[in-house]
Amino acid sequence: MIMKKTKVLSLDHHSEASILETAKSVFLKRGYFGTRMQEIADAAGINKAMLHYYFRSKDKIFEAIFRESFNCIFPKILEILNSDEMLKQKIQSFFSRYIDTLLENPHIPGFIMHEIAHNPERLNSFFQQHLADIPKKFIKQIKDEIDAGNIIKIDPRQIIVNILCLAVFPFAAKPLIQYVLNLKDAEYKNFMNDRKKILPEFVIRAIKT
Amino acid sequence: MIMKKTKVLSLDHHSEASILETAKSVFLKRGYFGTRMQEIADAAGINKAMLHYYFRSKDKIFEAIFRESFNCIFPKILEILNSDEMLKQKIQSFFSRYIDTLLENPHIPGFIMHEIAHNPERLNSFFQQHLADIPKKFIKQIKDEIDAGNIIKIDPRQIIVNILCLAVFPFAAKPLIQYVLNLKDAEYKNFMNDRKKILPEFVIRAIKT
DNA sequence: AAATTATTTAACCATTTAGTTAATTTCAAA
DNA sequence: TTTGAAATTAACTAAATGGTTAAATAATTT
Repeated sequence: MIMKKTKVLSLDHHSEASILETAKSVFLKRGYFGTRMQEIADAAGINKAMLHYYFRSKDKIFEAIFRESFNCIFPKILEILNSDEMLKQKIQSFFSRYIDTLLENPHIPGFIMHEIAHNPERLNSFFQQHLADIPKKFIKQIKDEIDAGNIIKIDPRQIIVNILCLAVFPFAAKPLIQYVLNLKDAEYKNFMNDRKKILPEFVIRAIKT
Repeated sequence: MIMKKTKVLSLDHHSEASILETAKSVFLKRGYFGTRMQEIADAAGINKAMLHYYFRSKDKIFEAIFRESFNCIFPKILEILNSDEMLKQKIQSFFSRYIDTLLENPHIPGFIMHEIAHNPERLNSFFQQHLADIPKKFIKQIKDEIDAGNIIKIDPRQIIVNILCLAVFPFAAKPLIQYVLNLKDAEYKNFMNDRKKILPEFVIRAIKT
């Protein structure tokens, strides 16, 4: 039974996209197993059957949302690390742009990390060859700077991991950091914004000769 | 109906502790909602009813395991950061001891972060007053070093967060890091062990004047 | 050994959950 | 205005899940 979707705006203007947006907020907050189809339906203000009518199954919705979240995060890393900027400028760009992205999608890091920990095989279907070697160019760049004597001798992979740590972790651990440092939402946001300036300086000081 | 537990070793020598240990491995891998009581029972080689006989409910088991995991991680941070060592020595101790702890319990960071993101109120019942001000002493120490001109002017909280980022994140993101850097388990472990030496140098270079 | 208490099991229960169905309503085109 | 497809709903199903029970077995005490 094939259904043509001639995209007629429904009575309550619930587009496929807006339902998916709602589903995303639920999945990101609760994780796959913590999410109930009924909760998505309620949040979207539609009947549960409509969810299946549009998206077939929970897995299908999840898959779409995971893909979207993943693609919101990783291509950007690739793009920045593969740019032709100088190392110092690149590090600055990375933190600035990446923290901005995460401030707008604070749940994504925790979501992706948890779901990948739970189902690592998923990585295979998401990373294509062109993504699998993300760090190659950046690694070469670091190596060149080491050879030129501009930065200290250090495994380039360790630098990459450190940069990712510093950018991503505070989002994944947001509730903990807010609690321990006693930060309200606005203060937390300020704290993260400060990091856009602090982190490049921190990393560059740590590695320059 | 009160039951005295006169601790008789059961036929198949399934002690309460060993069952809890099994439950822990399942909860840590799957998270609260991903865990099935039947799976714990199977893994422990006991009847599902026995789980309830010993521990009453899924929540009770989870609570015990979360508490244990939490206490495996946080008091150690407190202990090291509240020691009387000099700043440099303290940073070295922290990374070395903490990474060792996490190498033995690699699932805990992701587990705790996910469960806290899902239920932040839990923090209130776990952090007591004496834990809530963990960073106070360390913050003072950093301030003093800044005033003495030994380290650069920087919000001490940012340093604390950076140190935590660098130590904890690679465990929470283990599958991702292994995939992107193409590391087998043994190589990943070596990579983490290297960090015990690299990270203190990295942080100290970043902040010293 | 008899009686009592603790442990273990299989079968069961109530609820929740993802997913289905069949009937109804809405909408647009003819 | 009729018609046919798309959108929507309520009621349903089958499976899974946390939890219970009552009976059986093992261990301990008397």
